[in-house]
Amino acid sequence: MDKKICNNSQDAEVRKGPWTMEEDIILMNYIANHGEGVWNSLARSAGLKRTGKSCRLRWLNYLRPDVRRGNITPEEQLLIVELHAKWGNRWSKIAKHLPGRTDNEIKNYWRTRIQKHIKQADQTFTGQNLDQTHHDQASTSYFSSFCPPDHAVETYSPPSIDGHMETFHGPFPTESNENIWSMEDLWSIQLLNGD
DNA sequence: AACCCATGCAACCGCACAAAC
DNA sequence: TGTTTGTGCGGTTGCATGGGT
Repeated sequence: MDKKICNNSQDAEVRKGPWTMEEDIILMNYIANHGEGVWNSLARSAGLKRTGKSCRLRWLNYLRPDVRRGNITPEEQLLIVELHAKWGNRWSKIAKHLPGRTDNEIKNYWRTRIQKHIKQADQTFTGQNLDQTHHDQASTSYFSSFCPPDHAVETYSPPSIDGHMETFHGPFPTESNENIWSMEDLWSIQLLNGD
């Protein structure tokens, strides 16, 4: 995906792809000094060759100091399942109820972990494929049947579906908090540079 | 050791909506 | 009132990585 630099003259200076440490620091410094918002002009003023949308996304999903990354707790997982059953794919709405979690993280978590197992469970229980609507409905019944809201989290023992239920095996998946450099490092640098 | 495959996640894209002009 | 611009959201893509063979 090396589309960092576009070729046409108008977008020649627009960077795409993964953010570098330098870009992160520039963005953090700028927001620390000027605040967030008005992302297009922010990107220009900060000297970042990124779109406003890209800056906003990077800030909200990664650089914000209050963002929590990795290690979705069992409590959070149950909440996600409950709220998804209630609201569907309203990720930003769901994220508002999980402090420090972003809609993108929750969406990824749902799609890569939970939805996969729902699909497997559906096929195991029904022996046929279901469309997305049915998956969403199935998610409610599937989880509610094994995981009633008042069920104590520490006793939660979901079913093992053909040996692939690692998502629900305690302890829950431990994800790395690393991402090339730690946020603590970034903020330390930012604080040192900030003026 | 090398290759292949599945998985997780960061980031982009397209669309919708609201505010400003 | 129509157009432009900025923002937010959900869906999708593609790379990096780890595990299996």
